[in-house]
Parts: sequence; C-alpha cells; structure tokens
Amino acid sequence: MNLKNQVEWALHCCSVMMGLPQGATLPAKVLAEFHGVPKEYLSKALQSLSQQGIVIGTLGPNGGYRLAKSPDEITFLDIVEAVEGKRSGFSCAEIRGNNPCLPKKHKAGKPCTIARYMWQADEAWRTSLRGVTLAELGRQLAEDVPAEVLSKSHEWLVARG
Amino acid sequence: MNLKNQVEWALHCCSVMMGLPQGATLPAKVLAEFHGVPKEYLSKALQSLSQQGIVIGTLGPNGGYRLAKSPDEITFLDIVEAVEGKRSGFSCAEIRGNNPCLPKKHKAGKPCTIARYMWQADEAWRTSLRGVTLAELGRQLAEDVPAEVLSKSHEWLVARG
DNA sequence: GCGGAAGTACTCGGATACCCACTGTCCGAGTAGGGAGGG
DNA sequence: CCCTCCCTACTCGGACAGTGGGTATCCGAGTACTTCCGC
Repeated sequence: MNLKNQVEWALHCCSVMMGLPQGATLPAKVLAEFHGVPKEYLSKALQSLSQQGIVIGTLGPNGGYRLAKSPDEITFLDIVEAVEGKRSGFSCAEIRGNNPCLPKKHKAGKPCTIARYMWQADEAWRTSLRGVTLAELGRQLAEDVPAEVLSKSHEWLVARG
Repeated sequence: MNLKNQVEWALHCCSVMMGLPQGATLPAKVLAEFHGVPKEYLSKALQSLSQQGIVIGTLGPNGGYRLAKSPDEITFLDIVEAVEGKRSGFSCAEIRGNNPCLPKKHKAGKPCTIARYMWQADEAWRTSLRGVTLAELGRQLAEDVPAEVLSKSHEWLVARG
C-alpha cells in the first residue's frame, strides 16, 4: 500500500515554491534539478497539482509553476489527494454478499461493518494530513534547516526561476 | 496506494473464525467458499496471519485455521500489518539530500520534516486501527447483521469445519 | 477381539506464471519574449 | 525614435514503452484418520 514517489516530490516542490516572491514562477526543469529527480516525470505530478487548482502553470519563456493559493490555505491533504486520488486506500469488494446463507433479498442496508472501521481509520489519516498546512511546514522547516542553507537555496532557485 | 484485497479477506476470515467453538478449526477451502474468493490465493493471506501468530494452522483431515488468541487481544492493526507489512505507507527517499546548496558535510540530523508529518498521519491511521479489536467487531456485527443470518452462517461453517 | 502398522486422503506451505499500475520517457501544442523592419 | 509584426525558444500538457508488486495458480511436504492384518 505504498504511496507514490510523486507524493513526496509534490510536497517538496510545494515547499520550495512557498518561498518564491509574489508572482514569480519555477519551471519543472529547475524543480527537478533541485531535487535530483527526472524532469519529465516530475512534471506529471505538477500537472496533477495544476488540475486540482493547487498550483498554476504558466507557459512560454520565464514560465513555470507557482502556488495558486496562500500557504495557509493549502494542506498536506490537498497535495496528497491531488497526486494520489481522493478515494480511500481500502476498497470494500462486498464479499459479504457471497455468503451462501444470505437471503436472496438484497438488504443493502448499512455498508459492510469491517469497511466502516477501515474507512474510519482512513478518515483519521486524512484528518491528520488536513491539519498540516504549508505555512505550518514553513515554520517547522525554519527550525529544522540551518538558515544559511535556506537562504542559499532561495537564491539558487530565484536565480534560475 | 490501495491496500491489498488480502487485507479485506483476512479481516472477514478472522471475523468468522471468532464464532467458532473452542478448539474447532476452519479449512481455507471452506473460508474461500464462504466468501466466494479463490481458495489457493486466500491461503496466502492466512499464511501471513499464521506467521504473525494471529491464527494457528493445523494439518491433516479435520485440520484448518483457528484464532491463536482471544478476540479482545487481536486488533485490526495486527491483521492489517500481518498481511500488508509493518512499514509505513510513505517512504522518504531523502531527496532533500540532492539539494545543490547543501554543504558536503552530511548533517544527518532530524529526519526530513515532510516525512515526519507524513509519518505522523500514518501513526494516526495505525492508532485508529489499533483501537478496534475483533471482540468490538463482533459486538458491532451483532447489531448490524440480522440474528438469523448470523446463526445460519454459524451452522453452515460448523457443519463444514 | 485387540493392538499396531501401513495406506490414504486431506490439510497447509512454499515455489511458479500472469497482469495491471507505477515508473520513466518522448514529442507536440501553445505562449511570451525578443528582434527586425517599417513608419 | 517608436510601433508592429514575425520568429524563435522555452514552457506545459498529453501520449507512448518498461518494469516491479500484486494477483492467481499449481504442486510438494506433512499429518491425522482409517483400514487392514497379525496376534
């Protein structure tokens, strides 16, 4: 049940886009170089983010991506769902319906009890992700990463953006 | 990031094994018939449960599987982890290490900030699953499923076990 | 009639093919900027 | 000198192969029951 690598890449990309000056953009090529991942493949993740309205892609020279919303309006869940899809990790195949003792009358009452518990856990996962915004990530990064590295990275990105 | 079908099957199998008389066993063949799934493949899930000490497999005629512990000592998490593995769904590839602005000195301090948040969500998921025991599932099933269906299923299984 | 041993049928357990989705890559559509030419 | 038009180069966006894990299946190892034979 591994999440795709794209999820990790998308999160890191949003993280660096957060530090951009207002209106500035970063091309996928630069983001890929910065993270050491294949450019063409990373662009697929960015496309997903673009389709979900999390980032905005601009064409032409000096084009690229930038965040579509304020960092405190973008949660981890938004990014994860954009790349990974919104449906639950647990899919109920309704195998209880194969029970030979079940009357033909398709009761179709509540959803499967087991699935409910699994979805409940899934919701706990989503709630946890929903509680973390990009702004929060930015504050935490400022604590974890040396200021020098942050500023040098910032310059490196702006110079190439 | 879908979970395997095996997880669903394993949960359902544990659910029906819970109702067995003390010491009685259910062969994989019967469990497969009851749930309408391929026997040979289901047995792989049961093997995983067996290796984790959740169920006990008995060989020979009248052999089969039975729970290894009391239903209130078995959680959803035990079953899910037995089939799906214990490692987190999010794997950090440490792409932050590819940052060209990073000094050569490998700081290797805290783990990646982004990964920490993802693992935190993963832990919330596990905590939710850890809070549901088979006994709890049994109580909920007694509410959701008509008593007639439960008793007929019970008879059907005991007759073939 | 009783005990023991061999045979048998049934079970689990691991080893073996198949297939879809994630991974990785490519090329085309579209646009913004720059330069050349004319007024 | 300034405006307009065209061209180029760069960007994103969708379409195309390769590979690993999940899915499905098979056959062998091992055991408990049954049955048969000898005592």
